[in-house]
Amino acid sequence: MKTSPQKVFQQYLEAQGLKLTKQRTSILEYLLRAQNHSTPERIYRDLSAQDATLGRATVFRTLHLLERAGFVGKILFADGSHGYEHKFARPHHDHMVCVDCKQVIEFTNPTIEKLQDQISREFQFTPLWHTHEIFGRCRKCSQKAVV
Amino acid sequence: MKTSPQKVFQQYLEAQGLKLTKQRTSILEYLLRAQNHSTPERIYRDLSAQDATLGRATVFRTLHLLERAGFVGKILFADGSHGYEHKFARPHHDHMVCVDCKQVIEFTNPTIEKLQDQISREFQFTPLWHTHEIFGRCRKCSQKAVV
DNA sequence: ATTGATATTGATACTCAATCTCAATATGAA
DNA sequence: TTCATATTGAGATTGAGTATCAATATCAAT
Repeated sequence: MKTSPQKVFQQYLEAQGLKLTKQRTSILEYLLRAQNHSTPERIYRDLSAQDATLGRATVFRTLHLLERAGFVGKILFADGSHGYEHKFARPHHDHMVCVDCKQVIEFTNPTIEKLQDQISREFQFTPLWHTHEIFGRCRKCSQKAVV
Repeated sequence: MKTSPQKVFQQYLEAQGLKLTKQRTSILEYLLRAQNHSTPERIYRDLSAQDATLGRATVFRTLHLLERAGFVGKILFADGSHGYEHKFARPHHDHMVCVDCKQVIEFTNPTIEKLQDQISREFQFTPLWHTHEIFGRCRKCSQKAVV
């Protein structure tokens, strides 16, 4: 039983009564092969270089669709803007973002996750998702920043 | 020795060679008395009702100034927009945001804070600030949401 | 109190991401 | 192949936030 992201996406669309289009596929595949975090504008620029008829609105619509479905997540940048990353076969993780070189380091901490659940329970709050980002300087930029 | 927020702000401005203006004062005081989290637009609307000459740009400029100075912090909302809260005489805290009623619940957890520092140290990352927000449904909205 | 260097302000124009509209098109079940 | 309808793209529009710059306010020095 082979469950590629494409397959999973297709099944999701079907279950929702939505249609699989080449635009949706191409945006999904862009995200799957992207190494760094992709902004909507960047995705639009890169993909419309291939297919000049691709519309900006479709990129935003598809990103929202993928986000609602839980297939992609947002990442915040230090300047307040944001990008997306796919979540196929990737365990949950949070981010450390370097304010100088913009590098994003991923981290996971099961204890923090547990504590979050515990806190939520205390408040009878039903957690749906969270963002946890530490902004600062990565090792290299910390060294450079010494005045 | 009395150190009101106003005094602290004044001293900060002086130290930076900046000037204390009535606009800056009035925006600071708005934030101090605000119960809920204030958006730039809301601040602008409310304050310009009093002083019709107040400019939108000044609100943004002052918020940035206050943020740089560490006197106010951002809070993210579930829709991606954000507001501000002052940090005078308030210990650090993080947020749980209800996606339905938009209520913001504050929480603090020293263990999480410690773990964050520990993780940063592991990566030789110098943390400057962080955002940690849990989105979900508050007690009341969880009950309502049962289908 | 007056002066004067300069930080600040507000009106306005502008930018740019994101959304809306809607006619044309693509999808997929029958 | 047909057809109901989900989707798309072009372009207009919105709206938050920024840049510009002449007019003004601040405050330290007189």
